[in-house]
Amino acid sequence: MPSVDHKQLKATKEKFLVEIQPSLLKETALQLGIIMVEPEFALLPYKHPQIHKWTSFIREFLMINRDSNSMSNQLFLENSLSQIAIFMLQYGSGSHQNQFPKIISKQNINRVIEALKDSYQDNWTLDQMSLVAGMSKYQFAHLFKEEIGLSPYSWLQLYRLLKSQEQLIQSEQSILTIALGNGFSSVSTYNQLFKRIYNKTPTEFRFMHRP
DNA sequence: GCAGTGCAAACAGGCTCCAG
DNA sequence: CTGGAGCCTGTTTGCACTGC
Repeated sequence: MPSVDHKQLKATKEKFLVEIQPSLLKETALQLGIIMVEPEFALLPYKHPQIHKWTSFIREFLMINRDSNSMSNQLFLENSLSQIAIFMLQYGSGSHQNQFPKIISKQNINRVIEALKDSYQDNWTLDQMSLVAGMSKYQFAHLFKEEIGLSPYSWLQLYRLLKSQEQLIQSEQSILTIALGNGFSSVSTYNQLFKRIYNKTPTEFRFMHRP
């Protein structure tokens, strides 16, 4: 059951909700040797094809077997949750990584993503991105959102944030230096985005994730 | 009928300034 | 360093249009 009551979290005929206990995620992360502290995921909606496929499979399995004995379904679900935890740690963007998870997408979208990764510190606009993709900015914005589940600008901001995390944890540079060095035009913008995505300030994040 | 394209309104979020 | 307020710009997205 969802821990918060929200319209978008309600299960319907078209969608269902999977809630993973943080302890399971932490345990999985430890077993994978990813990190020593509890992983924090970016608080924004995006989709990854592998996670999507797997959750669809679980849903299908449960639909087909809804009349069979509940123990087999329960066992299936318990095992599936561990696998989803692995997927989340591997493909979900958050405090445990500094790269946006790899997504196999259409060639022109991949081209833009690679260009953004190469120069994420630059001041990109939608027009420039669409130029790289070789299509109109409206067409590009629609396609990008459809493929990645995030709008182009949101993707870029999230990528900048992921890159900045490493410096927060491993260096003594000031928040201002890190913000400007990662393509944010002001420390205020950086702080606001950080708070929105992780629900904490960069300083708090730095403190919590220091080894 | 459908896919591709572009417009325009709504909205998110970036910027500046300032105070604590 | 952080966060709030107010303003403004650029992004997002629903929808209409066009051509096949």
